[in-house]
Amino acid sequence: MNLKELAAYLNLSQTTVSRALNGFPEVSEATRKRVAAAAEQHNYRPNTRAKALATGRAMAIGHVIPLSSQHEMVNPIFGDFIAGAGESYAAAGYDMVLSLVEDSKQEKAYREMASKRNVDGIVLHAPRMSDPRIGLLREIGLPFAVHGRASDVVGDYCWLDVNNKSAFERATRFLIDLGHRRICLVNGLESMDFAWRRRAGYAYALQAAGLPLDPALMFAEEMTESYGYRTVVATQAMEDPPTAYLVSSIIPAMGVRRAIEDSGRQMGREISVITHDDDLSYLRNGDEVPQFTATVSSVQEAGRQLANLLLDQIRNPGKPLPTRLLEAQLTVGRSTGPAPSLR
Amino acid sequence: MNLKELAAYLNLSQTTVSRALNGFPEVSEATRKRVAAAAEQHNYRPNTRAKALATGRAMAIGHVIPLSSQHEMVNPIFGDFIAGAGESYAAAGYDMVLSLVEDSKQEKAYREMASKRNVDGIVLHAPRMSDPRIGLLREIGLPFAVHGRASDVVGDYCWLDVNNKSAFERATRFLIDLGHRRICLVNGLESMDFAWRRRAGYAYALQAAGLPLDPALMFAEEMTESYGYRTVVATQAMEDPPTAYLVSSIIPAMGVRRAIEDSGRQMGREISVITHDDDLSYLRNGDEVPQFTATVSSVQEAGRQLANLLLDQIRNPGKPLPTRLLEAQLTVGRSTGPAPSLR
DNA sequence: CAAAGTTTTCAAAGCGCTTTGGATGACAGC
DNA sequence: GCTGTCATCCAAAGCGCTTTGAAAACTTTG
Repeated sequence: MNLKELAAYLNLSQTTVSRALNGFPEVSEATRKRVAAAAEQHNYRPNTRAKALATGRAMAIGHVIPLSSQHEMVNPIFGDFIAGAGESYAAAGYDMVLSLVEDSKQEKAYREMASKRNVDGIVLHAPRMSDPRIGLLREIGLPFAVHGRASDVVGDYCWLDVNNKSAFERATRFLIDLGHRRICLVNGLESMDFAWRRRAGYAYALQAAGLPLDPALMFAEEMTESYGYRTVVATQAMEDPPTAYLVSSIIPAMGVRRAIEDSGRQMGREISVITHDDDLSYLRNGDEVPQFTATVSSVQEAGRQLANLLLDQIRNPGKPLPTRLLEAQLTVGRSTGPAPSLR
Repeated sequence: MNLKELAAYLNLSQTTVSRALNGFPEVSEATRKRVAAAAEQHNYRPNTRAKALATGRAMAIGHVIPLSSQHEMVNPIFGDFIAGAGESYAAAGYDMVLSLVEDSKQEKAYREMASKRNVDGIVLHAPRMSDPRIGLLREIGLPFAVHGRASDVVGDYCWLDVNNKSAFERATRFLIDLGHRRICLVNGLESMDFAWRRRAGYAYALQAAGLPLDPALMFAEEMTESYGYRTVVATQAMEDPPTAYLVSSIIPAMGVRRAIEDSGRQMGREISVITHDDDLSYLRNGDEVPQFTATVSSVQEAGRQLANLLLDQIRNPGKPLPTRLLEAQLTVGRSTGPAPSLR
């Protein structure tokens, strides 16, 4: 059933039917009711493609997901982010279109999205420190929003980020306050902007406390479980091993815990651990008392909010570009305790 | 730049330009080259919406992701499945559109996708045993493919599934062969078809070995880490505790391992564990020697293949509906060993 | 009751593409 | 020179919707 048929069935013009359904004022309440009823009855829904063509709005947002070809790793936070964003889109009547693209083909993917005109805006994932994609998107002229920031990019753009520096600074200070002096950073890849900021926070807290920055205690890799495991095994073999670990995600944190327990020690006693916790729905940090002391920030909530920032921007093209900085919550769980020397 | 402008620039008709770009024979090689060059130079890409409207093909596949409102859990395998499917779509020039929908609004979501005509086909996720959505999609008439099967649904449909029954039967027999007699099943929600089949395989192997089915050893819940933990704690408190666990996913398996090690025992010695392993890219089962003995089947590969089944079906509408059954690989890791009584 | 104003409805153009059904010209055969 | 055949190209219709500008129907007013 299309508009023409529906109009014929109702003995009305397409104009009137269209207006009735889209809530225009110049149609009487009586016919609006009649039209709505018929549309409902025949399960009529306007053809998106035709509507998009006529209005110029695709009513869809594009997400380009980088598929790092090197390690073919799908970002685990991605599912939750999408879930949050999807909720906002659904509420606004927007669709979400996904493109999974190899790193090398990304520029092409963005340009194509723009010139194919099948999305009204784009969400940029996993920004690097000086991410060329931001300049590219600005040049293309399609509204976009970044999940995170790119430190080395000048000029305005719409972003939403967790205050990674402050979160890791507070977490590090928390460990220092507990008497830890050798704190190992188990970071994500530091080409990623968020990882770089976390390291900055960690370094700042150490320096503020007059503690040295030991490069041998700073790691940066793809955040897998086994990365956490390997890092603990390696560092505990040092002559002056760390007494605490600051970890970038709950997934490597699980590996950290496994390594600690494999070595017969107990997390929160001999060795302390703080992790960042994205509050992933399928990897909750414990049931009641959190398993890990953690800097918590829901990535699902981030998705929800970033989507709304982008939608706002699309609806009000003139407005200044919105940004939002979320503070992570430092919640205390079972994985931290005083440094062993102080016991 | 649109087709009209490009045609004007080339002093050609839209027809000719369109045909040149789409590889029709009735255009001379010389002009085809000229058109291609100009299109390249001006970075011309046909407007998807207009093209879709004209051809009747949206060049997009829809995925409806159920957001179980009760536990607001995003299925962790989803990211990897999407990554695989996305690869196939990209190769075929298709987009992927995602709708995250509350359970209760699913029927509406499917009907809308169909009548809005913005996708050419739909992938159905997480089928239940007698899933009404299959009948619904058949009625709607849009091509669809199911990731998994629905045991109680009669009639043909396109699906791709892991042989869950056989996988869990073999895993159970493997444990029995090692001397285990009390084997605990840590299953997913058994309203899900895959979970039900796994239980069937487990039950079949036990009965074939003349062992009793103890309902106190059979659990079925949402597959979180803490579910695995809780289940081990609870069952090890029994007077005749299980010596082996058969787990439905690597996520609860991590909880199982944590509980075992928390109790001071060692996985693979006092207690054996086999898990199903979806080969998630961010939760690999160990580096070289697998951590867990596991029934392995890559969900990313499943995504890739299922997408291709659906695309085939769309391209050849008459053909019988394709199906595919993947066998899981039983790989031996460090989590299994002879039952303690036999040591 | 006619003129003016208001509400309600409509015909038709246009969004950017594909595709049908010619038109045009070049060339060969008679 | 005339017709027939190819190889090229084109004008125009149509996909299903929105939206403009105008007409019809109905109310109000002097």
